[in-house]
Amino acid sequence: MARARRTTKEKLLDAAEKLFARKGYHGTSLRTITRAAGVDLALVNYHFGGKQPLFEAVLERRGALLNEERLRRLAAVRRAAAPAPASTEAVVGAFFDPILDFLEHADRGWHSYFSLLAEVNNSPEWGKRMMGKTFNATVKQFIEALMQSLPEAAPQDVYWGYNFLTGALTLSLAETGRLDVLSDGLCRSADVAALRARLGPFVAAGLRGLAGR
Amino acid sequence: MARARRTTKEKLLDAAEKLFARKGYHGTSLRTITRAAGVDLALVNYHFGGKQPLFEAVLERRGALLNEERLRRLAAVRRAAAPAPASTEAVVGAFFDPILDFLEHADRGWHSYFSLLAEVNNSPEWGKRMMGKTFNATVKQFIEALMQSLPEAAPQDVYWGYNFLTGALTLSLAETGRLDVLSDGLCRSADVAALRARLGPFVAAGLRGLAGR
DNA sequence: ACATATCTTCAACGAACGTTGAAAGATCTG
DNA sequence: CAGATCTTTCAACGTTCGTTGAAGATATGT
Repeated sequence: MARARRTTKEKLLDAAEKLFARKGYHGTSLRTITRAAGVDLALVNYHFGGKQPLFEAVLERRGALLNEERLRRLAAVRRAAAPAPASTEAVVGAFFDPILDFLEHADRGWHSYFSLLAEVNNSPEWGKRMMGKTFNATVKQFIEALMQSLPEAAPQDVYWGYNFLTGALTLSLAETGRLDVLSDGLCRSADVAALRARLGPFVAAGLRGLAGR
Repeated sequence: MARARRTTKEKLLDAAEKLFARKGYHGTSLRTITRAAGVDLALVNYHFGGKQPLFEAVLERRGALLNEERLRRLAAVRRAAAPAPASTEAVVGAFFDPILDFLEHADRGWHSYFSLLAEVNNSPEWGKRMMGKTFNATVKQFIEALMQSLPEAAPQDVYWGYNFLTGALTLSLAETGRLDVLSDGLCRSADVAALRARLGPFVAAGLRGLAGR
């Protein structure tokens, strides 16, 4: 309870985030959201102007924080390696670590947010427009850093590599519980430490394999 | 026009497949589907018993074909390598190639199907139950083959590796068009040959990197 | 050709949807 | 404290939703 009291806007964003993550945009009604938030139905339209603007506000809220943190870390690893380009491992670390840190140390809302992001990223309806609006500028800088770290790789290989990288990431964030079932409980989707130990090595090795293909 | 005439069931499955892929389960109404299929609204309940059974039938139809083809190829690469275990590259090839071949040589319906699969796989609502029902038995055989191809890897590494692998695959199948935007048209999401040339090397290298971590 | 089973049409049901406007309340400003 | 502005409540709007049952058409088997 750090904050004095949540505003109506925040209550709506929190409830919407959780429910959109669970059932998607069309599977969640404004009445379900406002009931969970404990506010009146009409307040969605007053504060956000409609259902879709609320959805976009949910994506934008933590997206901005994530972009900030990612760029901060990218600058740090570049500074540490200068004048040489940052290594592939360091760049993918700067891309993944903010997410993993938020999941491990910050409020539960990030879990819902990333789960929602996973679904949005894989959806033809939202994937291009919504992900692009929030993340393209940042992502392009990471792709550029990846190219510099892999000078022998063709640009197409890096673009495709980024596609694989973000696919591997988002499925891991989706919290489908599938991994738990497949491994008969040996692995747990929610085990952030286990994910952290493996995602970076997998992706870095994959990118190098692609570059030296 | 190979078939004499599509039955009502097939018309419904085809239309539902395309529309579910575009807007998801909740974003698609039965009226939209039946209008696209050119059949009466009530026929969904007559032939399938409701909206959800129709959705499951869509996933099941091509899923069964995909499982068959995957297992056929897995058996082939195992036979070719016997008595040694099949290589990691050969196993991931047996997993990916049926999809890539269907996309390149078979009817357009596979595009919609895989796009839908990408969304389902990343959704908390469907990811565990629906994917598991159709694919778990087959997937477990591939994971076992991967373990045999990487005897130095811990089982947890292979489970997580499979998770990354299928994440990279499904995002590539989602047809969000995001890759096209990010690369300013240099790469095209729909370019199956470009995907085929890169997905296998990326994933095999990633798995090896994970095993030797 | 007739009886039977299968398939299709049509009209309608109650429920839930996103959105709206007017009135009531709360908070801020001078 | 009074007036203006921001916020919340309430009731209702027109639409669309999934599902249903009875009637009609078509196909099947003898």
